[in-house]
Amino acid sequence: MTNLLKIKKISETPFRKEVLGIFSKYNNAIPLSIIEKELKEYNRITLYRTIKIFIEKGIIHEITLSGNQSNYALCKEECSTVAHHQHIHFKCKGCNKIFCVEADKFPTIILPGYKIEQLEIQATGLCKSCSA
Amino acid sequence: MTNLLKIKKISETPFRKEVLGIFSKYNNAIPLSIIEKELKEYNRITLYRTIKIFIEKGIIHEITLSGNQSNYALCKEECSTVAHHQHIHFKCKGCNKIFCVEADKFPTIILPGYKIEQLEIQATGLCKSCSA
DNA sequence: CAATAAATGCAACAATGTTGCAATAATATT
DNA sequence: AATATTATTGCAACATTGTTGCATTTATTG
Repeated sequence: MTNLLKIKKISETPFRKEVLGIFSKYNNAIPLSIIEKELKEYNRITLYRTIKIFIEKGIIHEITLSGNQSNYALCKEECSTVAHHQHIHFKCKGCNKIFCVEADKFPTIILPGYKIEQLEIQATGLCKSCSA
Repeated sequence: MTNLLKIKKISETPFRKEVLGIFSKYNNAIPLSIIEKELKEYNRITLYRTIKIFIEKGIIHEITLSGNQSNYALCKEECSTVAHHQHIHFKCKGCNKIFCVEADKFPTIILPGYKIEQLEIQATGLCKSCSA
């Protein structure tokens, strides 16, 4: 976390550090609107560009669920190297938060005739806190 | 198909019939831009409202994949009744089309602590024509 | 600490989506 | 079949979201 920017070889600016700090404060994926609320003052354009470069560098990933604005979450280390996003995007109907959850066994799907290279699974239901 | 609008209890207007005709012409999901190209002349606002009501009535469903504009596809009959979208959204890297594909066995996923109510699976790879 | 390279912020614009309201068209009623 | 009722359409105007060029400022390199 500390030197993620350095590791990814992009300049360490105060703004980027602040945005990164917001991401690491949450354990769920967050939309732009939350980042904007957390930032005391900010420039819209710089934020767009920051999000864009974070995605390009594999620092965060975008999660788009039907009917929701895009959400963003920090990538796990494996993200950049091997299989990207071998986790499930879970949207809780209780708290409306979106989580990245590791599945003990990620399913394999066979579609006759189709050659599947990558799977992305999105689930809705109740998260740990909300189902307790 | 013929009287889908009547079945769903919304007015049968020429515009809606035309849009519905476009959907049934394609066997893959299509974005707004394609619908716009197919319509000789149209009103932007009416199109938005048409898409909206089609979704509400379960005539079409929206497919949002990361990095893509929204795509829309006709719902199967089961859609409106039992489980919604028990199929896979497949994006072909060859032709860039998005297909709704029925899987012979739809996977079950278990996330300890989480209560999963619905699954949405998105795959990327090569479709039948492009892998042949 | 200077030279270089990159990021920021402004202005201006482009694309996308929404709302109220009057005109028009579709459906229901007699 | 003609009218009453209800729903849809299209316009104007606006709101939101995202993009680009360019000068200024800031971070990194040596």
